Amino acid sequence: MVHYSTSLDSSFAALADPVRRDVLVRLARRDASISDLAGAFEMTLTGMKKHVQVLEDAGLVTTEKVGRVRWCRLGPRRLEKENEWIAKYQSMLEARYDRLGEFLERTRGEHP
Amino acid sequence: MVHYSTSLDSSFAALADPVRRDVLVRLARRDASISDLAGAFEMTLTGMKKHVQVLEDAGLVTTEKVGRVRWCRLGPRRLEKENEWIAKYQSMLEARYDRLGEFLERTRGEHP
DNA sequence: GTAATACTGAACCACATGGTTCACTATTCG
DNA sequence: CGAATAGTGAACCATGTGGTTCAGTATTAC
Repeated sequence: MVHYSTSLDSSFAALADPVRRDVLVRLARRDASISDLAGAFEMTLTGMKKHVQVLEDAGLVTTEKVGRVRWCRLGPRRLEKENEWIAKYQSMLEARYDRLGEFLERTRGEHP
Repeated sequence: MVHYSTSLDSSFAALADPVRRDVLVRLARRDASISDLAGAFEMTLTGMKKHVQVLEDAGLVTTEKVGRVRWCRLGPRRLEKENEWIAKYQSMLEARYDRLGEFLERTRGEHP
């Protein structure tokens, strides 16, 4: 697959999993260790580590190992780009409807 | 994998591919056939059909076969739910920062 | 020092994804 | 009618995903 873009790909992919969305919400409340998260989602440490890795690769989470514990907190990316993409898309939709409305306005009564 | 949610999973997954995001943008301008899209992205009909199928399953596109041509147009889902999820998440982040600021405010000068 | 804890990495599994080709059907054009 | 066009479905392929287990290492607690 040709990769035209980088960031939106990985962040939208990260958001496509319910576990990862919930991990984000949980981390928005408070930082957590891999064990904390694995326990909360009844998953193995290894399994949760992979999810955290995906989130980290997308810039949504950062981690830091302190002693034997890896602490996870929210990363630098706060979904601004994703928000922008969706907003731009929705404004394109509106623009299209506006043009349609304008067209209907212009042609009103032309074909009685 | 346990499926807690349905719609956000499929729509975010649909958005995770640059070809599909561009297909949405293109369809926002004008409706198109599978051939149109396949040509625009230099891809086989079969390949593009699969992308369109993913978008259709996510409710982002609808298609209708007219004669031998399958027309694709934007579907009923306009990313409102996805927008809402991101907005909610971002407001949680703000709330957390507010609590942090409040805490700093409250404890100002307590430990000189 | 021994034991428990926290994580890590490799290996494995079933299934999904993003593509392709090829053979086929249905529709339209001349 | 015959040829070109538009799409479809199955099969295939390499790679990714969402998990697991198991065997480690490093850290901390007793």
